Amino acid sequence: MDKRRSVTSTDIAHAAGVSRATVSVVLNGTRGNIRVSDETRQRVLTAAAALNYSPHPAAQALRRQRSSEIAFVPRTMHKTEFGHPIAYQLNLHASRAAARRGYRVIEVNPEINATGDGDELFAFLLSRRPDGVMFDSPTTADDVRRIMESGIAVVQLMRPQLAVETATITVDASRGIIDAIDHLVGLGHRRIAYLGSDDAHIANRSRRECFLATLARHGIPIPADYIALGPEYTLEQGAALTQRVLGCSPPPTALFAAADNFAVGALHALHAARIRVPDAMSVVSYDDVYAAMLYPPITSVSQPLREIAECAIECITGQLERAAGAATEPVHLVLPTHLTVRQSTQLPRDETGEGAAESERGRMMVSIAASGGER
Amino acid sequence: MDKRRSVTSTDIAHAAGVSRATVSVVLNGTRGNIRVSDETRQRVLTAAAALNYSPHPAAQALRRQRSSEIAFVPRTMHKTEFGHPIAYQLNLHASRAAARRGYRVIEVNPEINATGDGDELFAFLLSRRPDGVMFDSPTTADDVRRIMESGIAVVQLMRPQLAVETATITVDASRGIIDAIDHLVGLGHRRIAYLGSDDAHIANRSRRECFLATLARHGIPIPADYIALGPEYTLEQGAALTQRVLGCSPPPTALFAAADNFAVGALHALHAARIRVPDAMSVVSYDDVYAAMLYPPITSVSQPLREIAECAIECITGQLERAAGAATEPVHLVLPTHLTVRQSTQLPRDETGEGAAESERGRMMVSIAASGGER
DNA sequence: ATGAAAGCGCTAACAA
DNA sequence: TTGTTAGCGCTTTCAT
Repeated sequence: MDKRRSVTSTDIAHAAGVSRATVSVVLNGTRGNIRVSDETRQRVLTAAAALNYSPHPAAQALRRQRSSEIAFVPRTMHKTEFGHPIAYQLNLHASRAAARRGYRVIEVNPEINATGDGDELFAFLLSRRPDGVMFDSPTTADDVRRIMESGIAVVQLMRPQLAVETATITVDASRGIIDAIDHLVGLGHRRIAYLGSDDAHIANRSRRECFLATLARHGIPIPADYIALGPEYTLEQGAALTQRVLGCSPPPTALFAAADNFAVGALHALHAARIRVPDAMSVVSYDDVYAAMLYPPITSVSQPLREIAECAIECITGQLERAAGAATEPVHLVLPTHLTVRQSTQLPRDETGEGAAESERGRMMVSIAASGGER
Repeated sequence: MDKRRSVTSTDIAHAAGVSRATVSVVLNGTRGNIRVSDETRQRVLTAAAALNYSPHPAAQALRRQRSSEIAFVPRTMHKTEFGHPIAYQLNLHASRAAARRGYRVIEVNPEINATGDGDELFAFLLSRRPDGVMFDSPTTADDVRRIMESGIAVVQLMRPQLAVETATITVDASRGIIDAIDHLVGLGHRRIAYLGSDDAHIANRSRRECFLATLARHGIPIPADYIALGPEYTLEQGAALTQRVLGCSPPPTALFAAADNFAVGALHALHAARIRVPDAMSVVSYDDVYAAMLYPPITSVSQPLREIAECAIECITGQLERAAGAATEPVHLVLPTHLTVRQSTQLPRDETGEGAAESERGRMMVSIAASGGER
């Protein structure tokens, strides 16, 4: 191990026969960057390249009074031990977009860095001195608010805490869900159950409402017990809800799982009940993260995670650039979803009394009015 | 946004009525830390707590000439878009262990930070000035060597590049595999196929050799075409290899997948072929990352990822602490695996001519000698 | 077009 | 036991 001193801007200055100030100007392209003769610039650049120079990030951060780091706070995961695909994707694309603008993304995982509660996440976040923070579906408004009040640029992704006035980037589930239902109905399905979350967040409600409204548009009433809601998007929950709707009479011919975790659970329950997908049951999911990996590969509503991440970085860096300027109205961006058809959807096997069967049953219906929240 | 100046050690010094040096000594507990009167210490501590002080990481790093950051370089993933469970787990536990010792783990993902090739990963790594680097199964010896030669503490995990003399933390697959085979054989299986990697890395070879040696110990010969090897641990590969062994006559009654990705693929192929697990085919996997999530939950060999990560951090920080000391022999730690039995294994359905059937067939056998690499 | 100088927040010698 | 001092490597006025 030879712990050789890393090359500094002084080394470059010597090699190029200029001052450190000039090196800095050349390398950072100070405004107009027509402050240095082409010849000097070249000398500096070649020296830097020759010596493999890279500026010391701590020194830069200290002097500039900004870290050039953007903290990414992933959603907290429900008992998964293999990370969260959505968090991974967001981080991936955010990191790339950030790098293009000279920033780095550091992941600050509440489950790693704030195993306790209360201030812990906030304190840890502050201690890292990020220039900005991207929250993916924060569980509490408190941390978000305090970060913002500390003068750090903030954006909330996916399921924002709307009580805090930050920039948000969210998704409009409707396009994908409408296409999914149209697809199912087009195939001939009339009995479609919904496996969803009973969490009150608008992101959950809107999925459900879009589901119901679309079926209503097709003139298809949905019995109340076709709407199965549970507290957490876990595999076990998904399996339990599936079993529940399987008990309906008549049972559904298709399942809409409002999250991929639920689709995984649904597949478990369906397997256990020896119900083949898609032959005896069509399955559609929302998320499209595990969907392609399951068997059969699941038709799913995809979210534009890459665009979300890229917009988030643009949003943060934008806030940083016009930092001095007056507090502009925070941006609220909404991105569309789309349907990816795979092999989990097919004509319903049971064609008997398709339309009539439901309407003669006496159970309560969730009508279009109810789905719109009117009654 | 009120960009208030964050509190500095000067603020604490003022508040406690001491010098900044004293604040530093109190907070960093310089050796023996009996350099400061209890009373002063208390004043400093309370002031720091009251003002919510946390030291500026960049200033600390600059002054100390070390970043207190350990870079984690995850394995490169094969076409997965949802991250890698093993990488996630290693990062998780490493981060926690590092935090306990005052270090932070930063993930430096080759697929994010080095989309090009050649020096890119190395340069990026250096530019971050980590005190140490943990490589998980590095694909090339070059980066590892150069990092080590730059005087940065290094440890390689899981599948090290043995051409470079670094500390390594690896796994002994044998305990888990032996138990897996014993379990299968105990259930009555005699025809067990192996789905593995043809990569020459010792980690792959040793799994295969252990598999063969254990069967040999049971006196069970394995036809050569029961050993199906492919280049990459992907779902598709796993499905393809499964189809291949399904074509053997007689077909196997059990499958050993040398990686969870292969098990996922195997399940796809088995589903497609309408072969039920475990009724018509038992499946065991190596990795235990997705295993519990699949259907049915797969009996699997687990690796002690948490211990690996914790040992890795201890190894790195150990190197850092005795940095001045002579280059001690790098440590090579080997941790054991164990079997987790789930629901994918059962008595073989087909009991007919179990023992006799194989031996009367004329095909080439992979004997114990061959498995030892002797013939 | 370039250089000199100051200082970001912190810590480690050395003095006192 | 405590304070003084001198930078770590960099960027940014301000002179020249």
